Amino acid sequence: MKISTKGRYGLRALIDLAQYSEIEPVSINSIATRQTISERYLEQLMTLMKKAGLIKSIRGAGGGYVLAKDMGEISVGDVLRALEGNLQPVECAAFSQEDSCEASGGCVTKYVWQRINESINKTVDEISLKQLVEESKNVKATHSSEQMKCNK
Amino acid sequence: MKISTKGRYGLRALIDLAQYSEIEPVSINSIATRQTISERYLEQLMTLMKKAGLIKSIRGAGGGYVLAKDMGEISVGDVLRALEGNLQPVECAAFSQEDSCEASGGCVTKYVWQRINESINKTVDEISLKQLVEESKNVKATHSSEQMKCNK
DNA sequence: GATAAATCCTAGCAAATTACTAGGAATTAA
DNA sequence: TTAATTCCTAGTAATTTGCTAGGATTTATC
Repeated sequence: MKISTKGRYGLRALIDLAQYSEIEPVSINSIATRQTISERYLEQLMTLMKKAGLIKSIRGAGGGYVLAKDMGEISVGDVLRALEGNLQPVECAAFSQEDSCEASGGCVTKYVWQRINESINKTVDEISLKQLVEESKNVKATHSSEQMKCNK
Repeated sequence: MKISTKGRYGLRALIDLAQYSEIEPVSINSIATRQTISERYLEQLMTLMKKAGLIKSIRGAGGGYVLAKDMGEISVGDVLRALEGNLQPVECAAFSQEDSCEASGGCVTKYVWQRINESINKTVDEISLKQLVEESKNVKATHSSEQMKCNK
């Protein structure tokens, strides 16, 4: 029941990107350096976020990444689902999969997994990237000496 | 971000135990047979739930397990935490660990992990074993032909 | 006291997953 | 043309998961 480095690194990278990409595209290298994440690994995470339509890439020299939409329109849920796959704790708890399980009508625990599923998704969808970026600015102002090396 | 077979099997086993242990102790073998779970593996799960104080064991012939407290007093959260360890999606998000992370004051994502943590725990603590057992009785009455082979 | 039914304890191990690393092709600004 | 960048695919060591295995211990029953 853990969020992997994909989700952890990826969310940090996206907050970083949101903060630095307003003037020009941000390269993987610069994010990786600031956030102390493996450049090659981060590359793969960026691909996932691009496929999910959260960021856009600009190829070639001077290229990099920018947000594909306003940071207020990107939720933490969008980011984590792009990186971690669905956030369902148990596969059978999906709402759309009608007949994923032969005992669907007789399965009591499914009710539990659905409740957990709903609460996780509701929580992460309530938090926008914009909120986190703003929070990050406040934090930087008051803790300027500290680095964001958390959640490696 | 998945609940493993420990949590899934274990919760099913405990619902089963709650239903059958009112008259006499229930053996691992009988639960394993009804729930189609490996007997040897279930043994280990029962140990975890015993250590957590959810069930009591009676050794020797005719022995088995019974609930250690009223099924209304056991929450799904108690069960899952016993089996899966804590349900924190990211280690640093614990409330008690003050200085688990050097950047604790400057870490923005920690806020996200804490919110997820709270919502998961709140959800699973709201559901009691008693509720699930009652639900299971209703389900059995209406879907008597179906088996509970879900969440293998 | 012997036997059988049960839990208890520890160790091992194959398969899957995670968290990367590696090599190089394609694109583009200067 | 060169350097900086993304894009694409593959490989791989370490860790975790999901068991299996062997046997010791306890206890009811005959």
